Amino acid sequence: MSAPDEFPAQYDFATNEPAIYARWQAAGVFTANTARSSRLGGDRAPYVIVMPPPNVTAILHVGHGLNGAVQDVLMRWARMKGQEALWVPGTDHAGIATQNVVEKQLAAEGKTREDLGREQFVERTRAFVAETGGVILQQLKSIGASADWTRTAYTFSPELSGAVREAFVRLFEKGLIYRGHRVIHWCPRCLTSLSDEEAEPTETTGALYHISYVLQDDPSRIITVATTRPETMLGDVAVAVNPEDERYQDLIGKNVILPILNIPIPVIADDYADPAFGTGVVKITPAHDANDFDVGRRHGLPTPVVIDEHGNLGEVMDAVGRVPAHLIGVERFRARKQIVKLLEAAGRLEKRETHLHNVRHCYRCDTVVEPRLSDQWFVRMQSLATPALDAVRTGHVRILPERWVGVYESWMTNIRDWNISRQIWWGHRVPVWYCSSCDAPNNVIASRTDLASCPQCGGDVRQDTDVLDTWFSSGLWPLSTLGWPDENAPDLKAFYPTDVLVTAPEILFFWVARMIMFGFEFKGETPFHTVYLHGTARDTQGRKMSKSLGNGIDPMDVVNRYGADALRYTLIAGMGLGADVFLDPADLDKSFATGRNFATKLWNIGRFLLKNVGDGEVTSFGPGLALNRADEWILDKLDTAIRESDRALGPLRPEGKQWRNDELTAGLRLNDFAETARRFVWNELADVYLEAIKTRLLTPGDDQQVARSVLVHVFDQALRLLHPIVPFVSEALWARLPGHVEGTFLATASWPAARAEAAASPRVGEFEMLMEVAGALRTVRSKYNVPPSQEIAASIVTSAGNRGVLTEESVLINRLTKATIAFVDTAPAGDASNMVLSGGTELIVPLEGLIDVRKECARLESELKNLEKQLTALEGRLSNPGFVERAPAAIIDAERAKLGEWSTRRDLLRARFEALCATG
RNA sequence: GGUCGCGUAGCUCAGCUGGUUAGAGCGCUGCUUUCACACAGCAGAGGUCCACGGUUCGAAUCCGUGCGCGACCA
Repeated sequence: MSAPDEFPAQYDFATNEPAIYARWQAAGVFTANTARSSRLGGDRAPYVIVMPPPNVTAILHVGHGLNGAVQDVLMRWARMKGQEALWVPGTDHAGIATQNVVEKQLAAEGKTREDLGREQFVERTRAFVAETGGVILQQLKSIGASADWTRTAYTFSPELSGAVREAFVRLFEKGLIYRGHRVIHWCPRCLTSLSDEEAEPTETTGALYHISYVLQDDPSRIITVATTRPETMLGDVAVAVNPEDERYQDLIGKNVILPILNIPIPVIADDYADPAFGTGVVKITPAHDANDFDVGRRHGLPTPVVIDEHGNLGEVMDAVGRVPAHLIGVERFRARKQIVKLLEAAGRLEKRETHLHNVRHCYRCDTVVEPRLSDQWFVRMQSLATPALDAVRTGHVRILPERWVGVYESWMTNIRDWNISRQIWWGHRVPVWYCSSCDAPNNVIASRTDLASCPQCGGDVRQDTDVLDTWFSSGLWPLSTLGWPDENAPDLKAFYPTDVLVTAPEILFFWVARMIMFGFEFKGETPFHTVYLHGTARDTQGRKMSKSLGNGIDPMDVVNRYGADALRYTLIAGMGLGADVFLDPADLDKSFATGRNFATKLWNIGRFLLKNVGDGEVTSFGPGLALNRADEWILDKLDTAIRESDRALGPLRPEGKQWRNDELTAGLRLNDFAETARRFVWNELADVYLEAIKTRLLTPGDDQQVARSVLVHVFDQALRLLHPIVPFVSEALWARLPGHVEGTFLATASWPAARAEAAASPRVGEFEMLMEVAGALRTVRSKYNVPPSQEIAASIVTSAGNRGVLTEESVLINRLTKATIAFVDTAPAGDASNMVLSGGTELIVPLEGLIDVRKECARLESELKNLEKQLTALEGRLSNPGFVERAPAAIIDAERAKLGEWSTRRDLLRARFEALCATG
């Protein structure tokens, strides 16, 4: 017997979790071995997940916790399934985000990045990251993440930076990267361009200003133009109408007068103008609107720039005479007000109405983004998108939940070129050098190595000052973390392509789509066969948890209070495929009760069980044990739980390279898995089986040995099933199982297998019958408040077979219900509680003095009524010729069987009701 | 505006290819501090499956419309 302090009543997760984690690490349980991968001649199929790299300066929030928990469940499951499991962890240098953090620090010191200069600023950021970065990886360990930390990667490491250069140069050489003069999203605070995805639309109530323009030839003719950004009118070069629009046919080719500046601009015809929107006339500002830019280019219009990089008005480029002197240098939103005043004064502001529209904000600092004409690097997406789109359409990659497939397809088919240059300092610098001597286009050289002079003429070169979008490097993540571009890298050979990519739907385009595109472009193969998009953590009002709203939950708080297992179980069990998880940040006790209760319960089950099994030798489980009904029953339930778990988790990978249609949505139902495992260990193993075998466990003899053997076996299997969800407490208990071999881990134990499917032993059904009898007896006790100490005597009318079973199990029945049973041929008269069970078994409990006849009659009557209602419906169905002719035979048989069963029960109930309640 | 999703017990949600007396957790009610666990056990209450219409022998499940939410893309 274990000493009491070795098996405390309360599970001490606070000391257990870190200790267990340390043991796993010391044993190298999470370290993958290339030689064992079947792709390199080993005997294990690889199962690989690359972790979405959190920002290097990030600290763990629930979203990360959820993401990590999902991946860890899959990793641990695959590892136990005998796969060579590799979970690659790492962080992202997060260009704009990290630069902003350091800039804030500088601001606190009264400095700007310009004060330091580029080199020093980058150095300082590097030091900052080295010192404080990667905290989140440590936090992931405390939630149990079984990642291979020996392979921890970083997007800005020398190795991964090399991959970035290689990718850039290859795309450049193929002509897929080009320098473009375009209107892009510009953040006037970060002073950088942003991709379409980084400029996030936010619904905002603004104003729609209706401005009247007069015709140059005929001042009496007025047309109205609506805009939400009147300050951009200084850069207007035309107004456009739809060529089909009958209202304005006569104006096309004529000029209107641009108010304030009082210069003539042409009326042009372009499909872009939507006749149904507003007045059907749209102003064209090519330098400050992406659509207008396209219109301008189609019509050969100039592109005056009237807003500078800081968002202030000015005659920035090709705009001489376009900004009134008193507006030069004025900030854009103040300028907007002043322009509106000028319009009012000139009588040109027709009206102003409130308007709900989307305003794009910088995803890093939330400043309103300004569309701005500038030179940027772009990736031509069309040819990259084609194989990535096909891969999803043909089932080489599946996206779960399925509804995201459509979103993915529409994005990929309407894909626009990707602006990859950022005017910041923290990131991979664009590997392009400009030669001061060579002629264009030869003066632009992309290079894998730094250039000191021009390789063509030996002349002076200077490197492009832009850095690459962070997502360019993270798009290479599955490749670069495994050693690409070295095609002979063992990790690349052993582990690429990977298996599942687990992330949030928000970054489907930012990241997932680009990884798929790069996977095909650089390796000719998809980086993973499954994209699993999980939900978002929200508060009770449905708001996304975020730092800025202050409604987040710190997973470390949860770990400290209830343990990592409680956190994981709650998240996994509470999250349907792709569904959001709702938690109350103000009530952690309630939010995490599910997981906390479960972890405690599991511990207690283990404690009771192991204490009772004791230290003596346990007969090893196998054929030949003289199993009794309870044993057969729990083994049957175990098989069911294993099968259901396997079905919920699904196949590890497609059989070939493509998912079959019927497997396209199979598996990854982690909540179903959690529920199945919970039901088995709690409701079936603990509530029923343990209660049923307590006496056997305490009574020395052969049967005790059988019970111990089955119990240990079943609990061992249960711990294996549960391990992916609650790794710590399961590992702690597993180590205490009799016969545990020091140095072996549940984390690498084999996944349970159900016994071959066979006709269930009749003893399983017999056990269920006797549990039904016990349940009925308990119901009677509870209904009539029979004191726990008082024995009751019941009469039963039942088949000979059931009599035999109940006689054999009378000790168990008595232990569970404090009842003794007498068999009778017909129900005795007198005040009694009456129940009819499956198969027409009648249970009569005479309770002279205790039973309230009126109450019993009311109960019988309501049961009878309910049953009659069901029977009417059932009879209706069976007498419907349509049903009998067209429904499948199996369904009809089942309905007929039900009819027989229910009719018997109704007849018996009615008889009892009349005997007891008939008032004469 | 386009595309998509959601509306099932007081709350949060399962219910996959139509056939269940519609489920779980939390909460609630009663009994029990019985020697694993009160973060528990036993027994319960609680649902016109948003509304209307349709397909079908049969609909929470499929289709349409409406109402109410939400997401993504414009």
